[in-house]
Amino acid sequence: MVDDDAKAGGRLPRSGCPVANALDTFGDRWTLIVIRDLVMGKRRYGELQKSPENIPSNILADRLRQLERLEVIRRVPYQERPRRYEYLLTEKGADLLPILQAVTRWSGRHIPGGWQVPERFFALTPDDLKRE
Amino acid sequence: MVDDDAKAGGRLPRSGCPVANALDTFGDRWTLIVIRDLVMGKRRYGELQKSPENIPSNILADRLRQLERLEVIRRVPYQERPRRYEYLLTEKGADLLPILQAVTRWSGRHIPGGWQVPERFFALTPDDLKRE
DNA sequence: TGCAGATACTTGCATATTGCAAGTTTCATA
DNA sequence: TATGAAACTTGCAATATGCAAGTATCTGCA
Repeated sequence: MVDDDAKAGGRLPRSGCPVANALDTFGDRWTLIVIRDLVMGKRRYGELQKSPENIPSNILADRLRQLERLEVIRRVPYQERPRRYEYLLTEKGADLLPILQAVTRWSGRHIPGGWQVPERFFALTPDDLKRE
Repeated sequence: MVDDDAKAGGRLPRSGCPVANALDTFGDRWTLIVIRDLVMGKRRYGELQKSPENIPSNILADRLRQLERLEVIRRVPYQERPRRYEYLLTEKGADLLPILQAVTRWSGRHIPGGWQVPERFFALTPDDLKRE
């Protein structure tokens, strides 16, 4: 099993450095991929699982747990019988948008062969994600 | 031994997504810590090892290798007899600054207890790091 | 009644990565 | 010849990742 108290959170802070603290939240191979998908409007487990990167199911479940614990996302029911949940960004989560934008810009400039990202992505603000 | 072709690079791209591509470069617990220190002016192995986060020596060596391979840093000799090297950011590396700034801002806003970062850090530009 | 299909996860296990502590190499200097 | 500095390397235990398959809870339809 993936340790409940692991990688993307949970460890005692390594230092007071803001960069180090942030890495304890999303410093791994998958967390920002999940955030990216939530930013792009996905909400359900099944949708998140369908990314082109093919995140393993157990890792996805683990990361959603961490992110909920760290209050980056909220897990809210969208139906009863059977009870099912969807995942929404909190304000803390929506505020990760500028990081995704900076990462995307860097990648666009320095890593060839990446997808072309529409200019309106860079025009988005965290507030745009906080509706509903 | 830490696999030469691992985590911070080397894997076949998971997708064409710029975010995913970037994570294949620095999506782990340590790489951005090393970049942070280089941005802050450190250059030598010994200096990089002295961070408050206490990066394990083998991980540091591995990350420096990856970053050099990915052309984020350059390894240049600073003395002969015995030959010793220091590490400098390339343009690709210096351009990571906006990401560090965004990360630092997010952390400052959402993770309590982090160090106070001087305002002039946010005023830095990649060009400031490209001297020499 | 009962069986297929959705959806959201969980489990087991092999492989890969991390982290710790100690060791190696190459000189310079005393 | 001995000590020290700097930059790594090595061995190995502890963790995390990735894959494939399994479970749980219903709905809808025969």
